[in-house]
Amino acid sequence: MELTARTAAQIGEALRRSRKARGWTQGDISARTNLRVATISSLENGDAGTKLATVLAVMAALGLEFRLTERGGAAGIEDIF
Amino acid sequence: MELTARTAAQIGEALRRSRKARGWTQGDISARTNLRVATISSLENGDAGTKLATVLAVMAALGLEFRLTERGGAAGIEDIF
DNA sequence: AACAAAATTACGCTGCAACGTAAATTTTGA
DNA sequence: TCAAAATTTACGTTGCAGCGTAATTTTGTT
Repeated sequence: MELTARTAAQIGEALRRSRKARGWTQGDISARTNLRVATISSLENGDAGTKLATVLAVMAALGLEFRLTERGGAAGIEDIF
Repeated sequence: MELTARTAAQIGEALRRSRKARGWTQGDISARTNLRVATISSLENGDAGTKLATVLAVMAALGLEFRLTERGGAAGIEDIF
């Protein structure tokens, strides 16, 4: 399970894995958050334009929370956005 | 230093503390991210409408990264959004 | 292969983030 | 105390997320 995330793509992937680990579909998340399935899809696919409220709602549905920590290694240029 | 964040307000507060711990102003973050000072202000004040890209850019500037973890205690109703 | 479930994409619409610029307000340090 | 610095707020503009709805494509089973 991927825990660390510096990019929207990594966050999306982590959310997708967490969802599947629970055996849920995007429709299940949609029902629990009142967000459209298309929105969940977009988020899981790493859209950095996603609103923070959307990310937090999905995380709440999955029973997850954020932890802000110091970066370990150096970030690649591709990790800035 | 607050590490755990379930809400935009908690994320904003964590970013503000991290910034001040480095002795930086919002203007410093602005210069490093090309985001407007007003945008940084809005984020630090807990605007859940902030885009994920904005949060990630500020976190990169501060040398921070996210970690997605299972929620520990029960969330208050006010923590859902 | 074939069918069903799930995920992605599309289109028009509404709302709002972030922009440039700048003013108002709050905080800070001499 | 009080000006400088920092933060917040304002206003018109632009771009796009997320909505409703629905079609299309992909994935998973038999």
